[in-house]
Amino acid sequence: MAQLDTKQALLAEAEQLIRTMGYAAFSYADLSERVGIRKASIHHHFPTKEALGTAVIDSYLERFVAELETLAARSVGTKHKLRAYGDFFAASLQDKKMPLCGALAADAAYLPVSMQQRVKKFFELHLAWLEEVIAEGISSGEIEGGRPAKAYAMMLLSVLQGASVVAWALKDPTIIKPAYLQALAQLAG
Amino acid sequence: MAQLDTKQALLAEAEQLIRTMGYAAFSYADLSERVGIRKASIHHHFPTKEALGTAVIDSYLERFVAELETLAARSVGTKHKLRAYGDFFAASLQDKKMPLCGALAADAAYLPVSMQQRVKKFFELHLAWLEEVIAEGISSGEIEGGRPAKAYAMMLLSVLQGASVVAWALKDPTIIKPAYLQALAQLAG
DNA sequence: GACTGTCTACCATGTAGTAGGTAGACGTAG
DNA sequence: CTACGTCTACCTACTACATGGTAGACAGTC
Repeated sequence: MAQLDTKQALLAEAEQLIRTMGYAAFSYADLSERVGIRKASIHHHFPTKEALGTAVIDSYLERFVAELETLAARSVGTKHKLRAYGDFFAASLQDKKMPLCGALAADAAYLPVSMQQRVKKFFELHLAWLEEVIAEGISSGEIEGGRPAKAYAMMLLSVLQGASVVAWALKDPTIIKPAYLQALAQLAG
Repeated sequence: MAQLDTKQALLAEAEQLIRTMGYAAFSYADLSERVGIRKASIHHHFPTKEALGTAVIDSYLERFVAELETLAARSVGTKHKLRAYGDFFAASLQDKKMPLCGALAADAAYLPVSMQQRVKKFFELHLAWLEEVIAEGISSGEIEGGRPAKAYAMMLLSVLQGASVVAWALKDPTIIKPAYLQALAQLAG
């Protein structure tokens, strides 16, 4: 039990640190202080910083995959799904954080390859999900399909990521949702 | 002459490094290697990393301000201005970089306040410019004004920033322009 | 002769990571 | 029931190296 708790705590705190300071800037010392175990003990759970980093992304990715599946299954209607997607994303940034993969992308050239690949996978996954949902909406006639679903997907993902960046810099998380809804309005056929 | 050249070289290389690895990850050692002077000599031009950091933002900001002014003056028509804005922005990311302030925003909690303020200023400046141009287009009837200019401005800035992040992670800079044009299509009254 | 730009040589601190040990939990064999 | 070996989670104490930054010398230029 202790093991699982500590490991989860390490993952959670590391994610928090990465999403506010970036991967390069956070250190085992920071982490040790917050979790309340010694620096060396962290190595027992995650032998290297890279291992910790990939584990953080994996857990984040897992959470998103689960949510995307639930969302696709539960919600009815393309517009409703897309709105719920935005809500979920925005909720994950509530308390003044960056989206994990946005934060990581900035340090990309410094990241170990294993982490770069996961970040890439994260975005590909989101684009694929959005594209599918939108394509569904187009073929069902619920939304207007003047352009390929891919184009809309890319726009929506970009607006969410970008709004997070701007919101974080301006210290005003309330601007994210309206920006997304504005972009979404384009699909209201 | 030597001084100016070296100083400019330092600024340029530092910008490049920040835009690929982030502020926290780049070091005086990296910089010294690229510019070809010793680490200690960098301190002659920029006494601290913070001073270098703020100088990099200032020079970046200056360039953008100049371009925004030219753009506002030279181009005719709101749509043309907005398209030119996107072109300029996209051009600055051509060779696989992040936009400077996007890269910096990710490390925000780690940055000295002086840098945070400048990043904030950068985004405010862009939002103000976009808002003004759009408002102009609305009042002249060139574009549709169903929503306040502010909302469109935020969407356009977000989409550019976000597309840069995604492009950088996917290592495909060609996706930026279409994403922006897609968002822009909403203003085509 | 002062100033500028660079150098070598250094420093204190922080970094990820290692070595080796300890205290307790757990199962198993006598 | 107890004694033994093993495993887990953590510790203290350390290493090697990178970090931003400093001191002071030296050559060239105005």
